Amino acid sequence: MAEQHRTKLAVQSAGTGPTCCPAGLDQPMSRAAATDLARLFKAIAVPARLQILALIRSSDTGELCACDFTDSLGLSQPTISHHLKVLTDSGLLVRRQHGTWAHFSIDSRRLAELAAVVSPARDSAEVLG
Amino acid sequence: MAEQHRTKLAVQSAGTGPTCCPAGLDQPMSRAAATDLARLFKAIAVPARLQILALIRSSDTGELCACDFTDSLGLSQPTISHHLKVLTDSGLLVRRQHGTWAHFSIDSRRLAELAAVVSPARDSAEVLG
DNA sequence: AGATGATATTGATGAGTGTCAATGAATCGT
DNA sequence: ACGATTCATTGACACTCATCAATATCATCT
Repeated sequence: MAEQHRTKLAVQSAGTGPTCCPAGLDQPMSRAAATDLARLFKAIAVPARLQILALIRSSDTGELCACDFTDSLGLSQPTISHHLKVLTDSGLLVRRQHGTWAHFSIDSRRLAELAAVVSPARDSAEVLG
Repeated sequence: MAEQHRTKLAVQSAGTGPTCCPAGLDQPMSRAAATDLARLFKAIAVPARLQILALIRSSDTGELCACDFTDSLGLSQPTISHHLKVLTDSGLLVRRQHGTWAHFSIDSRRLAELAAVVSPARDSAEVLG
């Protein structure tokens, strides 16, 4: 009769808290925590935004003016402005106003949160292919 | 006349190759490379899919049956099937057929590729806030 | 062969969003 | 004060996609 194995799973017991410090993939994840994390991943899951991060990080000072992206990425100024706002709102970019110019740098801590989530298992048995 | 600073930027000189092994954020990124990377990030930038990964990784054997997710995540069977397909197509999940059942496990190498991209700068000067 | 159960596919729908043109708001230099 | 420049906002449009109901496919058991 088809065995019905059903591995024990507990999603609700996952940290349903206000999603401080994403818990990583090593334990079940509540829908709320997953939604917050997904929002952060969505922020970088866009070609233009990945290019923005790469440009900032590969720059000398780790900080770039908004006008730089408009020229480099071949996108309109409003579009760049939109992407910078999304990245800033998500906490991945830090905005520094200097007169008319706006300079953006990466918040490495926030980026490290993402890295921690997708990094290899911390203590469990290795599940390498 | 408004200074025209324009930091030197070279997007086209970025590895425009077939995107083997994402290069990380430490160098400018071509649109093609960014598109491929974004596709991979999009695969995990969905709450249900993050929950799927977390459930697999937190399981004993590192492998779960498709039926397990249907119950745990409160989503319809076709929806789960769809998410599993997306994750498998992206290379993040490995599918093992066993009779009628399909078991899914995580390809840690593929996941590590993502971690490498968002991990802290490897050699450049620290840009911590 | 027929019934049952697991998974995949199809079609439809609604929400979200990347992009641009046009416009507005704020700042700087003369 | 005026013009020029930088950046943000608005409105519109096309496209993607998460989700479900219905259906199909495939394997297993009697």
